[in-house]
Amino acid sequence: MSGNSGRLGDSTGRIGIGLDLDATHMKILEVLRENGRISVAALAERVGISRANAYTRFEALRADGAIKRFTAEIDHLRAGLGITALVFVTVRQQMWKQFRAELARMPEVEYCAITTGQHDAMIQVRVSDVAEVHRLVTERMANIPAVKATETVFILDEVLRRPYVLPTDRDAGRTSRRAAPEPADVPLGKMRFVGAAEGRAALRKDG
Amino acid sequence: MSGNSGRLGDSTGRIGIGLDLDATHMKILEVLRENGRISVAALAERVGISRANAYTRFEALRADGAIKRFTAEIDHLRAGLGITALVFVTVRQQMWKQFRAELARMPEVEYCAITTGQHDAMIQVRVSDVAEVHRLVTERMANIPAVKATETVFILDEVLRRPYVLPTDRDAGRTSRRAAPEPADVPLGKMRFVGAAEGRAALRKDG
DNA sequence: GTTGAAATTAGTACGAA
DNA sequence: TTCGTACTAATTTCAAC
Repeated sequence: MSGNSGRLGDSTGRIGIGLDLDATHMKILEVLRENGRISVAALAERVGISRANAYTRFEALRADGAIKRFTAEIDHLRAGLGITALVFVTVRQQMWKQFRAELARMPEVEYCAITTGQHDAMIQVRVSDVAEVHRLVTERMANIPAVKATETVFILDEVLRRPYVLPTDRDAGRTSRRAAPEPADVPLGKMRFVGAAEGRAALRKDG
Repeated sequence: MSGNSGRLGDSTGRIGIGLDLDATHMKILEVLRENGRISVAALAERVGISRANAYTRFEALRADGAIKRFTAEIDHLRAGLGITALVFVTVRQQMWKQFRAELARMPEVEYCAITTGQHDAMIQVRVSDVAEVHRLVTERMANIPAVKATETVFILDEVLRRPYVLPTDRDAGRTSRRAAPEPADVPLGKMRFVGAAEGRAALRKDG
């Protein structure tokens, strides 16, 4: 496995640790993901370092790629895209390259991830009405040879979206859970993990 | 259905069109989602309006909620969270409130959406290693009474993440697809839509 | 909705701790 | 490395058009 995440924008195969992030770096990231437009001066104050230091670290994080980009979160409903759907795609093996190329030409696609399990990829699309989902899936996706099958579900509500999870969050969130109950005192049967092999095998039955 | 999206941060039930966005507003959003830290002066220039106008519109978009927030996209791998997984959750009916409350206490959760289909919700989690996924699902999620069952898949690669889709993207992306082939000249059998009712019914069998 | 000038703030450079 | 200060450039605000 080439490792997931972290290689979205940059097509450089580089994975190695460019700079190791200390607690101050993390604090900076924490502030920046909440308010991407904060001035470096205000950032320095909130983190508790000097302005010059903040500039240095800010640039370092950017240059290293730890900060990939700054973006505005748009309200899709107000922007005219009130319908969100997930399309789970089964991709014909060795046609991944074509699949990715086609994805790039579909502006409705906001996110695409390769997954283990029954399907090969999950894509999230935003459109203005439900009919468009149908058109997108049956007309455009169906015409991609790389796409063997799809399964579509609609998103009824987005309960939460965090501006990007950081390892430091864990300590904060676990406070009220310190004296955790004995693990696995609950029937494990209801929890299911779906690995890649299992999914692929199940797939070949109706291939 | 209360309509999806657009109501993440704001708990005000307001849905109505605060201001209707014209082409200039859209251009502004287009620029800001690519570069959330651009100065308003530079933004004005790129959009082709005066600075004062840009300030006015910028503030209006912010106040209206069309821009929800500005954030930095972090490289999870560099931040120490190299593992991403999707957990599909079946929620016991009328325990949604509890489910949401528990989610809020799990910092590993980056995203949660209520979906139609076989499961009720999909959550995306980021952790540092695969063992943590196991712990999270079998120990912490299993202990939530609202959680009836889960199914977990791993994300092997994130192919694309757009900084937020806008309706204007459609026109740009469709250029090379203008002379589209006749619709639905492909076997429809391989495309499957999963509605809520179907999913819920299938669920009751093993409830 | 635009332009231009004043006030404020941001970004840079450099020496000292 | 980090900090503090001084300097320069840019941005934001506010005015009149």
